[in-house]
Amino acid sequence: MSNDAARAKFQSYLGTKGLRVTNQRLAIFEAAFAQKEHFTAEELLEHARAIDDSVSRATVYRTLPIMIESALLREVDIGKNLKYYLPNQGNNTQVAQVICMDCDKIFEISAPFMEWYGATVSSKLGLTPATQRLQVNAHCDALKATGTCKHRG
Amino acid sequence: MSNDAARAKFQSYLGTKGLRVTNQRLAIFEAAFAQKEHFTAEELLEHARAIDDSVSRATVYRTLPIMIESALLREVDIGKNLKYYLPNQGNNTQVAQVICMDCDKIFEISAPFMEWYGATVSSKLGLTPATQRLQVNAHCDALKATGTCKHRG
DNA sequence: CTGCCTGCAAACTCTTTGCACGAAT
DNA sequence: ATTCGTGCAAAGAGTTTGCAGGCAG
Repeated sequence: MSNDAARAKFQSYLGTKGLRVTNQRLAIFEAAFAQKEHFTAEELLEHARAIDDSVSRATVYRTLPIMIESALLREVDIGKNLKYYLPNQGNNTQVAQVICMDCDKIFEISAPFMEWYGATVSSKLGLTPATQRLQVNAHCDALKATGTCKHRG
Repeated sequence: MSNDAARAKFQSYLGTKGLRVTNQRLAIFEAAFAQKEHFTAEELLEHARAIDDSVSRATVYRTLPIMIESALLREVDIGKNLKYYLPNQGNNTQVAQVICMDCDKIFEISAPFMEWYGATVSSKLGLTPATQRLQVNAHCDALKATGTCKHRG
């Protein structure tokens, strides 16, 4: 999905929900979709303020759930008391994260079998799966060998 | 592992690390191993205080990492800004969680394939897996049908 | 105009930490 | 006696919220 298409979807979503298209919300959208890596709420605030310096932290936190509900953004919780976000480029919701614990880089890996697994296990418990998360925390081989984590940067 | 064996392991671990066996640490241990379900730090404090009312919140938070390092306790992060803990009855570290979003009950499911998956994916990235998490968030079928979530309690 | 949206700052939740006292070895 | 452990309360991090004023529709 191009950024233009994503922006159109965002505005359309706001309209559908009776929410207003404000400069702050647009700035937050633009800042989010300019990112190529995972980002935090604080980083998003910083980038959004570069576009519109009237954006406040509160509005970032109030806008993030809207963008997640509309499937424009994906929330990635890697168990660090700090949430990461990522523009949802494709429609691949079945994604696992491999996290380099040495440089904190997060790799997104397609893991389609997760859906099957979740459905199988849940049905035995009388449950219907909603969302799934698979996360692998790993150490960098290169760091141990050469002292440099090649994933960094 | 019986509670007696676990207690022995705890005391042994403390000794090995040059840590002291205090009444507070023992009370926290007993409180943890009396639980049959997942519990939070706050719940652990409450139960530990029922055994030894001198136990403080700080000591609970300082003792939890010790019990986790010694593999007596397992930390379960289900992405709620609140960590859950569980006595580690067996040695099965490859466990997935299925969470009923209606009643917040957590089911622990063995998922041995996770280890294979983590190793396969990580090696392609030049990484060595350390820990893995698989989590399925699900809704209760019975709740939708009858208005009662049968997993509760 | 109307009412949703905003920034600000304070509140909130969970967890960690500095300090002086207290207890285990 | 030492040294580690402890409770208390304050600090800390990330996020949420009440309020009075502002702007989209």
